[in-house]
Amino acid sequence: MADITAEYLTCPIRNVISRFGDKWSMLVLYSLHTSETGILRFNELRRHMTDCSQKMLSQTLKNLEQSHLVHRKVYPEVPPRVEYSLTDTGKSLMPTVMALIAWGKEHFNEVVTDGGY
Amino acid sequence: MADITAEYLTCPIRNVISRFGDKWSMLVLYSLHTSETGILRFNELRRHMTDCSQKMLSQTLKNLEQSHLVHRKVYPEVPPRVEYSLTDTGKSLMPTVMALIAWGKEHFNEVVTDGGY
DNA sequence: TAATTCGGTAACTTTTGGGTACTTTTGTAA
DNA sequence: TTACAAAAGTACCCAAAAGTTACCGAATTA
Repeated sequence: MADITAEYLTCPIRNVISRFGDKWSMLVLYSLHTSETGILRFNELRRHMTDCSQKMLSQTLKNLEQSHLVHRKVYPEVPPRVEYSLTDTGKSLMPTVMALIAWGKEHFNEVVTDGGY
Repeated sequence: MADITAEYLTCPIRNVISRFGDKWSMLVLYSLHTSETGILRFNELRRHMTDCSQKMLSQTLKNLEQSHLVHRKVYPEVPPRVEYSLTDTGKSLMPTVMALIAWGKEHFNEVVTDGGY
């Protein structure tokens, strides 16, 4: 996730990939996008993605925050409360992400058939 | 890339991600899509993606072939000749991929600023 | 008196990614 | 005749990333 090659600094594809092309980022974006209020707390996200460990979720959120796609709001309470939501940049990405998901649904069979697993 | 969880078998996001959410797949798809004939040989692809090693390119192409996004045509010659092109499924994905790239170009600055690297 | 909640982190193991060198067969150049 | 180049990869090894498990600290809940 840390590429310093000249290619990476100027290529939009490489840039996009390095920001949310990992295993969990899109699921976070999707969860926030489709939630009622657009806001989810850490453990709410966990319940949306039960196969993602705490560590990976926290790492993913940190990346998304650094990429300015997700906003992190901390309430200094006990027990702690942290609310995650999409930034405007994050929101601007969602139509494309939803298109990608729609493609995935439509072409699920063509792509799954005998390939992996 | 080999996920057997129930989530992965039914979730289109996870499915999409596992097919071409890696570092090089989208660059291959893009290269094929934007090439004049829609056909590229192995070493032509290499020259399009100079920061991708032979091994990773060959691995990426194998994945894309198994996912039925890329077609591989071998000519039994010496030296060997192998031509890669998009399948119909692969072609159907390109509008979305190009939209993603367009987003990347437009929001490059917002996303790069101080985040990664 | 536990147990649970919440949002993580530290330490550790496993899996994946990535680089370098090498292969094979033929044609070409020295 | 020897040597090299081309093509499309593979084998081997190490580094990096992903993933697992245990744990934290204060406050409510049972």
